[in-house]
Amino acid sequence: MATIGDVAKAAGVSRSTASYAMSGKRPVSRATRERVAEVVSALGFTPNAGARALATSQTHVLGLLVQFHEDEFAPAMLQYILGISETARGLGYDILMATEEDGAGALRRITKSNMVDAVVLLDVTDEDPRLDDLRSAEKPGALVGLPGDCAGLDVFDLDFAEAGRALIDHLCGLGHRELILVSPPAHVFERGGAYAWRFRDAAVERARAYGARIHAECGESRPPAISASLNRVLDRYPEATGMVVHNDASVVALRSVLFERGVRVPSDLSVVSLYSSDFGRDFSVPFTAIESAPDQLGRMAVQQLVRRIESPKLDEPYVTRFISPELLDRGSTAAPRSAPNSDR
Amino acid sequence: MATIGDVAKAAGVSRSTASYAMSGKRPVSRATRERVAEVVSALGFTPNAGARALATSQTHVLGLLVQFHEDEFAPAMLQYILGISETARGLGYDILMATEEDGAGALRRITKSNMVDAVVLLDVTDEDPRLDDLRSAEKPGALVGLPGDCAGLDVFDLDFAEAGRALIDHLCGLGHRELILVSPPAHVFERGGAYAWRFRDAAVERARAYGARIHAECGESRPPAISASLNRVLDRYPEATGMVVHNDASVVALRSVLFERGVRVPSDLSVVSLYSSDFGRDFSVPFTAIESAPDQLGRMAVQQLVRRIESPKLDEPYVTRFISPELLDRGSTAAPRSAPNSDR
DNA sequence: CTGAAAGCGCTTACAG
DNA sequence: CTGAAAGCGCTTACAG
Repeated sequence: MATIGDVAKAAGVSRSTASYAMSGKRPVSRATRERVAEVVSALGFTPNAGARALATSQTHVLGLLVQFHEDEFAPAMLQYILGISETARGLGYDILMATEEDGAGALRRITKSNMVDAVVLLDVTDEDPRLDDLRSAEKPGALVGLPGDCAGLDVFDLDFAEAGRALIDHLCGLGHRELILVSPPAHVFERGGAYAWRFRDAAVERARAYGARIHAECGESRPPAISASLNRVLDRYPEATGMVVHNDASVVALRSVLFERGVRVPSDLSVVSLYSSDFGRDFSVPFTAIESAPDQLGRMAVQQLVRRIESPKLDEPYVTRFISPELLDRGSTAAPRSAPNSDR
Repeated sequence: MATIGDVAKAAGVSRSTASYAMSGKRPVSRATRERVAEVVSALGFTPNAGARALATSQTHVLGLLVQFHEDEFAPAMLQYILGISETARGLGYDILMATEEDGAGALRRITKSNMVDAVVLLDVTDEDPRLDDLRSAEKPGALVGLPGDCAGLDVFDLDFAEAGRALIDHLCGLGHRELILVSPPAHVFERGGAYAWRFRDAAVERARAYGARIHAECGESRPPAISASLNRVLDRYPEATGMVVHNDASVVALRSVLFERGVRVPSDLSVVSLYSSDFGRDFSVPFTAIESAPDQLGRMAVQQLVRRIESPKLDEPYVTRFISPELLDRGSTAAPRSAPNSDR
């Protein structure tokens, strides 16, 4: 591989001039600038990343910490990863992705060795064990997902509480008063997946405000338990006219469950959910739903990180930003057949 | 951040001794070794990756080139990515992941700047434009997917031809003689997705050897075209008793299509496919299928790469390795109701 | 068993 | 407008 020394020699200038000609950080005469450029492309020169990082303390790499919890629905994760990767590249950054179990260890490794300039954490939980390490790392960090304590970090998430309310508003606005809510699996609550209870608690409260009954249950993450749990809850509350599904695995399985039961949507049952439209497209999930906007969240996180990296030490305050939920009507809801409360 | 100079000073030794004490590449007295170790953990010393890479020409990072073709079914890709990432970590390597459109450009960038020690390419096509750059990069490269020309590269793929034959054997062995084959979408063939025709051609040939009729069609990648195309082919060949689906998007959509048509599996129709068991689990796809083994392919690619990186210049010949297809019987096939050929 | 020193390939004050 | 030189933080022959 050609080094900057080779470039300098071939162009008949010093290494510093070669460097400045390429970076533009110092005026260089047009003639030498062009000569250097020619030599660079003739030699196919590309600066050595390690050497540059050593000299500048900047790697132009972002760390991406992905965590695959047991029993989690992995496919939806890809949307976040892609959004982050593409945004990063657009801003001149590469992505170092760590998927290992020990997220805190991975964080320390890539951060302390200076492999990355900053790091984004996916799938953050309420008391995420990675956050202490993130705070003591002297690299900016952004989270996708809301932890219990946001101090010292930039946090981005969907407004799940508002999402829950919006879906209840939608169903109750149509006249539904007997609802089923399928939440994420119990282990998501257990490990502190705050989005699960933020959504549920807000939905339940809002439903009560309408005087509606809402039956909240946890979904499952693996077949055949997924379908079994959906069948169970449908058996238990036959009078329900509306269903809110806050769980990817369940929403994918729901269609066949409803087919098998002969339940028509929306005439027999109105269904609403929360997922990304890419996800809905890939799996032909046809329900009216809040857009979970994974690409947008990833983009915001990366943009904030890059600003922190590149802005010269301005102590911008840390932000916690919630995306407002947007409802995409796919026609899976209608007014209930019978008047509310009529068969109680 | 502490440097090795800090460690050396605190331990009262030279920097070289500190280095050797940590690497073990030279005998160091027990006493100083322990003192260094203490200081290291007290200071939380981690070597600077850029400096180390500069000194050793090794980054302990593997490049991962992911490509998301338009209209491709992205979720299945995650399995490959995870297999690769986890295997790499187990061997002491991190993953630099590039997802941009211009795969050849990404390859050049990470390779020429020495950001990675080697690179694995996913979703390789017959005349993959990245391969020229890979060959002229002085880094080892491994492919997942079979290109037209494997020279100078290590290649890993499922034996799709054998997979096609195995599925035909399975159906024809049960007595089916009227078959439908749903291949990947036409644009996969167009851009040189060799797995598509390797599978199809072998399946068609094998079916003919049984004297069976096989109707090969391309699937679609987006709703509602996916379901529409499945319905179309089922309409066109009502006498078919067996179906081979070689397309993730179609296989996910197939269940509801069959439900809606009132077609029972396997009593009305035997269905076989090809996908990973993780995929089948996540999307409750219940068909007898060849395991596509993404994790295994990723693992093989990484292992080979690491051997090439770490083996001192032994000119091991390049390999092209095919995984033998394994059929997982999920009970979605049975003998056809009517004797073969009876209604022709 | 240990140290002083060179070198990896850049960038960037310092000088002119 | 340009060059010579120091320095980033490691590793590893070279010497002892």
